[in-house]
Amino acid sequence: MRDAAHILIIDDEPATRQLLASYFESEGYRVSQLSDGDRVIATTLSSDFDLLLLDIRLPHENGLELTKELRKVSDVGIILVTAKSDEIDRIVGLEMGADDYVTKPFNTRELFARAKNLIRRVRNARAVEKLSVTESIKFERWRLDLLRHQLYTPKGDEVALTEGEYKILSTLATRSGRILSREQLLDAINHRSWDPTDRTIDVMIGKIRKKMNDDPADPKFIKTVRGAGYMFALKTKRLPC
Amino acid sequence: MRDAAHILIIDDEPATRQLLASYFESEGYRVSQLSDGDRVIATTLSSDFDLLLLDIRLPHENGLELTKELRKVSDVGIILVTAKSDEIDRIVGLEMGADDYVTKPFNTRELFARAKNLIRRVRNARAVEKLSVTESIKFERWRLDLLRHQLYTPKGDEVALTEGEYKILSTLATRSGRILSREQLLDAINHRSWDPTDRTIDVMIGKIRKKMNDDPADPKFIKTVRGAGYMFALKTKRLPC
DNA sequence: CAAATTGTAAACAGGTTGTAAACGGCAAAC
DNA sequence: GTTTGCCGTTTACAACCTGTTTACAATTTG
Repeated sequence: MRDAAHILIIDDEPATRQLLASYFESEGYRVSQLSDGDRVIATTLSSDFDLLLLDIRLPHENGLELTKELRKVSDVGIILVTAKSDEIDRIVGLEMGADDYVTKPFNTRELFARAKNLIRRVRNARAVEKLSVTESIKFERWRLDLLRHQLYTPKGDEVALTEGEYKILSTLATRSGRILSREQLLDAINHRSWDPTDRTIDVMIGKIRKKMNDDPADPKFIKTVRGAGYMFALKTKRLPC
Repeated sequence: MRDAAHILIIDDEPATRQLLASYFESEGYRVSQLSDGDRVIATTLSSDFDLLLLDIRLPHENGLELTKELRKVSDVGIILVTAKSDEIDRIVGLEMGADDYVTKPFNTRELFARAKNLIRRVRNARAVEKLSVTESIKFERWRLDLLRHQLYTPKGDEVALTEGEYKILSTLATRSGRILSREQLLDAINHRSWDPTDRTIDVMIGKIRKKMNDDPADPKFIKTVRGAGYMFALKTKRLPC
């Protein structure tokens, strides 16, 4: 592994936390700790953690809720730390998007093996994602500001996009000329899995087109590729920071 | 993407195999089965499975060895199917690169949740990988853009292909010089099984030829191999990104 | 020549997309 | 605590497209 993987442990019991931390530190991982869920999302986003070990029972916050929120904004690996008795919660946790769980007492060999595999998948996914440090993207005379999450018309007027609309547009525009499936788009913005009845992406594409005055029957910006997905059709120019 | 995730179940007990298969089929997954490990690696590499459910105890082969070998050559998701008593093997399995294990009897909700999360990660990783291999294929002065799913004439004009036509053409062109049966072509584009009365492929080949101005009596591009299938006849050149 | 295979026009049916409207969870405002 | 507004999601349906089937002519094989 290039540099050591970075793990965040969230648990209110100092004993458990310390135990986990020393396990992983002795294996050469970088470990950070938090005692409750308040700042988890902010912390996760600001540093690049590979893996979260999250106690399902936190004093103030609910570990399950936290999992759901995290999965919306991050592809970090999530392993829930649970008691033997929490079976239902464990399953709900998986359904919320956690990748795995461990029950106390830990079998360290198993925990390491699971952590290692998960970190491999997370890192692999990120290696590709992390290609560009771009400030904004221009196409024709439009500009999409990636820092402000803001779209400007050729005249310079702001176009009010919701966060979801922005994410779809930026995902498409940064990969212009490539077809992205509904599944990829949903995963890119939401880290949610897709099933064939899910029309969310179609509806949101429609809203973006309307805001950009793009004719769905002959779109300039976002082309529909029947049976495959959507594609940003214009040439784009990246303006680096 | 568009189509259901594809799962391969490897287990020597028909009962277990069938049980798992019917679980996943009822959730809308595509399921294939193998009764022992002999051809697992070849099968995995030839079709694009998202997930393997692999019995750790196979008659001839060893599930753990298989896991190790598979992980060397494929990023497919691997879930081991184990007995309650196999604790050591389970852990070794994880260390060999399996992503997870389930013990009989299965908790179906948990199994589905785990499978779904794992499939999401596998598919996402692949979607990006796939795009970075080849950008387009050239033959004579024609060009088939694999990112845009778009064919260009020697003059540079776009040829409007439907998604199905594109898939047939790209399948043939990426395997130029090889005969592909109607069955293979149908499976490649549609994941549908073929019976001898099915004329879909013939009709679509006809449409492609017409769009490319290829004379069916003496085709330059797609040759008919009577009694066998079709073959892309020209030399192709792959252009990487 | 008979039987099997392929080419293809035309009709068909089911799938895919666009979109308005209703819904529901969540957070800010009151 | 309740209300309000926002926004992503689901639902429903119309319009459209495309893969599939059908039918028959042309061609090849034995």
